[in-house]
Amino acid sequence: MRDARRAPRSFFAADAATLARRLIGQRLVRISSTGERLAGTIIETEAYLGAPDRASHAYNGRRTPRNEAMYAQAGAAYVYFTYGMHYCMNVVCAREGVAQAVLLRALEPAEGLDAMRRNRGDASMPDAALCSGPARLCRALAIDRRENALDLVESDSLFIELARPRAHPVRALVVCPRVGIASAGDWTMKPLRWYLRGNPHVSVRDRRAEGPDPRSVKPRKRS
DNA sequence: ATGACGATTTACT
DNA sequence: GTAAATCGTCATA
Repeated sequence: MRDARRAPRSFFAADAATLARRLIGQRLVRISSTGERLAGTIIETEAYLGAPDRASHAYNGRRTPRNEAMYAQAGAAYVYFTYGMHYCMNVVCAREGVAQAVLLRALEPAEGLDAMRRNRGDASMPDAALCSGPARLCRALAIDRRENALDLVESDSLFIELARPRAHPVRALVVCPRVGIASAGDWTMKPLRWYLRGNPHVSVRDRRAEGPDPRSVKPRKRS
């Protein structure tokens, strides 16, 4: 076998909400042109549900050259260009022809941090700024339109490695509304974002979903 | 052919 | 907190 830890097709063949949760704690691995490993633990994801989802690029069945990769088989990458300067990466899921995908919003850097700093253009950038945002992580791992439609199950340069089970406690998972989709109507507030509570690499914290800060809760007398 | 708009980031007040 | 950067994409004409 090529690599026992690599996520197989079956890992990706799920609905977007399931895969978004399943990806938390797994490792995104990028092999650079010089063969170096750049990798980080996925700590923040968002699910996009395709045709019914007003915030999805495939809303209402929209199918164009840009979002074509969303309709590919599970395990494909969907990388899109936005705001005239940024790339964002999704992991395509569900089955071929069904446009569901999971946006990777933040990683905790684990391997090749110096190469990431180089890619980000700042040799002294703190770890916590390296991959905390969908466009930041793409820049850090040198992911752009060339990786669009790449098959993460077969690629030798970009793939997911599975961590051991129970790498993090279930209570560490925060579920909250997605960010940057203010005009998506009913879909704006749906709980389709997941991240690891307390992880300093999260791009945007949701205080409301996290609940009261334990440090600010006054001790209560036992009865 | 044209115009409005980003699944964001950064710098600045 | 607010605003600028910057251009591919898509809907409309």
